[in-house]
Amino acid sequence: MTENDSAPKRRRRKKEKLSVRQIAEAALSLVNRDGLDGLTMRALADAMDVQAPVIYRHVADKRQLLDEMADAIVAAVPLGGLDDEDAYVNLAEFVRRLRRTLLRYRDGARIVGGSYSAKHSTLRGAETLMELLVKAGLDRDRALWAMTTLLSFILGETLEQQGLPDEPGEATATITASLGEVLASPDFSHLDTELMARRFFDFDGRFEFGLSLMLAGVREQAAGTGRERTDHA
Amino acid sequence: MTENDSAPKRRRRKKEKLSVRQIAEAALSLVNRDGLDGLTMRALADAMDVQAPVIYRHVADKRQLLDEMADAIVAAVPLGGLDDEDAYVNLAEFVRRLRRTLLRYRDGARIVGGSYSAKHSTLRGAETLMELLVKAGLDRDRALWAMTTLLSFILGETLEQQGLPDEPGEATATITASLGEVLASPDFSHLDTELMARRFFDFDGRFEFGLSLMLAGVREQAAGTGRERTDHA
DNA sequence: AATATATTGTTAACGCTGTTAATATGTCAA
DNA sequence: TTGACATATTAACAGCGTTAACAATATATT
Repeated sequence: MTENDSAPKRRRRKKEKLSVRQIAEAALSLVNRDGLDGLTMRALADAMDVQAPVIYRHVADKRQLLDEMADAIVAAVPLGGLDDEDAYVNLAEFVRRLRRTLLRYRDGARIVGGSYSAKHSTLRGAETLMELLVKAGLDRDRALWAMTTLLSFILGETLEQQGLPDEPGEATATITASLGEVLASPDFSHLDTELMARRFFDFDGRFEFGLSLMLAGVREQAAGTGRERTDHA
Repeated sequence: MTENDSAPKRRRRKKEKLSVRQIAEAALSLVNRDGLDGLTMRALADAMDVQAPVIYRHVADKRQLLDEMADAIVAAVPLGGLDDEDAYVNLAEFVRRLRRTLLRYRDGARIVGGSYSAKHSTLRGAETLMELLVKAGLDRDRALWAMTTLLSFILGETLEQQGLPDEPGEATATITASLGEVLASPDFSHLDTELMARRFFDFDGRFEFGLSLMLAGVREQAAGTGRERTDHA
């Protein structure tokens, strides 16, 4: 309301930039190059051929910039399709899309996770997930909690994956090595470096397995919905 | 090896401090008072009646300090008991202990989540969880992935809960209000402020529900273990 | 077309951060 | 007492988010 709303006609000929969304996208590009820790108001300004304080004309502070970035990421989740006859196929597909979108952006999980945006794109994603869960047989109360469960899982898994060093080989090597010293102790009979190296770093496998666990739970809840004890769960 | 190892006899009479663990615990106390963003090397030094550079004599940098803090938190998870005849009771109990411990420390999830410690306490917790999952009927390969699933879920849920403003009433009020504007649109038929206010902020309920979802999945996996398709899942 | 007005940009600076170098202080062994 | 060594202090660096004061430019009005 207070901003340029009535006349967004062609403005600055030379730069042709600005607007909150463009700043957020420039910031995401910068993060994709230098990582989230490399996202600095000065570096962002440089990347936009501008001086740092200009950014504060369009964004209150860095927190809000990160919120805009988070919403831009969530807005990139594809919503089309999802019309399989099996509701669980659509549900699993959408959950995978959420993960893949987070992974597509460097430090995407940190950006999205550290933001309580409540903006439109975020809620649209939540609405879609709710709809799919209701179609899978849950009432709205259960669907909401199943949604938060799925989102927490997606976020946690992606956080861990993206928190690793860039080269996956480097991660397995370095971490597994330091792991070996501790796991050699007889206190650890269920963990060893072979198991860790083979399964821990298989993030796709981890995700699919965890997803299957939760879908099994959803199926169970859907089977019990409408029968008894609707109050407790 | 390079440090005070041979002669930890009584040293400074007046201060009686130092050692990595004591620094980490002082840091945790400071975070409990001022939040993680208030944890500053200078503030920590002040709280220990010392100058900032002294800390660097025991800790390489802030990252390592945070790793030590994370390990101290995980070390606070109680391991005793867990001897119910029903393996799933023990499993659920331990998962709840993990969550409760994270919640007990301000910003505990951020501290633990942002650290790839691979230190002893962390791995001991992982070993315990693995053991409980194996007793619940999973083979080690599946137990590892079930473990990461549970940990991602715990971390994600706790992150979100601790990311809220301090006063829970304030959170529901402020967020629900800004939610209302967007959710009023007819695009959102499965979400509304009433549902959000009643269920979204019930973190205990969310957690128990999500836990039940995943335990259902574990039960299903346990039932199928040893029969067929041990390769795929 | 000329002038007033709001918007967008720049330069300089503030206080704070993690961290390091150079230096002083205290504590123990000979 | 003297030397050695671990520990503490002071001072400073570069970088961060952010703001104030001011210049340039585009838009709207007369």
